[in-house]
Amino acid sequence: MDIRTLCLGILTMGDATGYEIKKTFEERLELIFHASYGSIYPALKQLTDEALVSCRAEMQEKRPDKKVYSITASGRYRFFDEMMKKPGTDRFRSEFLATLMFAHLLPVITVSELIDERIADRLQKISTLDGRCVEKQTEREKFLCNYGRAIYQAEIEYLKENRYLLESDALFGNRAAHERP
Amino acid sequence: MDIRTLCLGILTMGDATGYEIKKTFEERLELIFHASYGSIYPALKQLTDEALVSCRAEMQEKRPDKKVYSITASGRYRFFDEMMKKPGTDRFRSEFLATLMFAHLLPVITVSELIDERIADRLQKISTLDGRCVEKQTEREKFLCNYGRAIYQAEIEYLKENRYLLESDALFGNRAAHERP
DNA sequence: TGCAATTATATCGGATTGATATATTTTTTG
DNA sequence: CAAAAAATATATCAATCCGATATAATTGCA
Repeated sequence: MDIRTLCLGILTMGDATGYEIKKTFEERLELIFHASYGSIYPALKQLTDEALVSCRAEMQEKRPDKKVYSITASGRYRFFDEMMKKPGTDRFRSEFLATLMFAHLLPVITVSELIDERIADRLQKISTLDGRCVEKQTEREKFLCNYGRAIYQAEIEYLKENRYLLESDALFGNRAAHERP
Repeated sequence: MDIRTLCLGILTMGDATGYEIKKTFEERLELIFHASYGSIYPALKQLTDEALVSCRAEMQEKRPDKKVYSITASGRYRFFDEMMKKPGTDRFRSEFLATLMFAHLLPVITVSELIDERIADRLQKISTLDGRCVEKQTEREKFLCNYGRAIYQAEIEYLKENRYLLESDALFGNRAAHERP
């Protein structure tokens, strides 16, 4: 599944511009997929070439024209076919966890702050989700919202209970920073 | 943090070939970072050019030479500097969750099977982690191992308790598959 | 003996990111 | 009220990275 397919999916929910599709990725699909302009605009171009979406230029008085994309019938079939395929494995990359794997090379204060910030960030994310969860939504969106909360909550609890494992492993003081030649 | 940096990190744990670095990504860093040969070999070449790692060709009687990489002193300093930077945000992509977001377009049987397979997969992953957790390891590796188990467990529980939200939303029967022209 | 898996290096096309450029309008804030 | 900031909107580019593929010998096992 690539970004082209996800754009098709977003367009099954209604017509949208490239800009609006990006916002949907950020606001509603943040938990599951990321996409930048650099992939969305080329994706829409390709989809248009393949006639899986159509594009109408909406004149605006003062602003430049808006390009509004709609999914076509063949786009819907294509999307259905893609959805019926077995989904590929998750791709995950966490610089936070990667850093923790080398906690023994870092000053303990750095490791502690890192974990504190992570917990604060996850709490922040949960409260953002809380805000969105109450708004009128489909069952699917509620499912995803609560899924995010469950995972974030599990992470916070794990970090609180096990952070000592890393903190006792890290360098005391910040010797490492002073060992530089 | 890019793959070059992670390769440096892996080399702080001991000398290794490109092949062994790939194995480390798969076996020990699976939960936090993914890297393919297509990025590892070019990364090692670049690191060698920058003198952050050194490379010795180990002659082998019958096999082709093995290229064993070692981190250099300046490589260690560079790695430390990178670790002291604030880690970037997680990058996550789940085709599984993306598919669930369109559950209402899919036959209910497909959605149910998808969730069943996901649960089975997470259980499988937990049991793999269990095996590795007991082996002699650093505190950090135990931390990561148990982190993975905690998150996978939370996901399983959430799916079991909330799958009905999606299954009641999906198409009954598989009409959709027959609507094709 | 024969077949599959492992060890080992390497490259290529294509997908994707993050940054940047441009320009107008709306909202916030001092 | 004016200035600053954020939002609306499209688009491209270099750098990064993935997945597939090629090659080839060895080891394990059935």
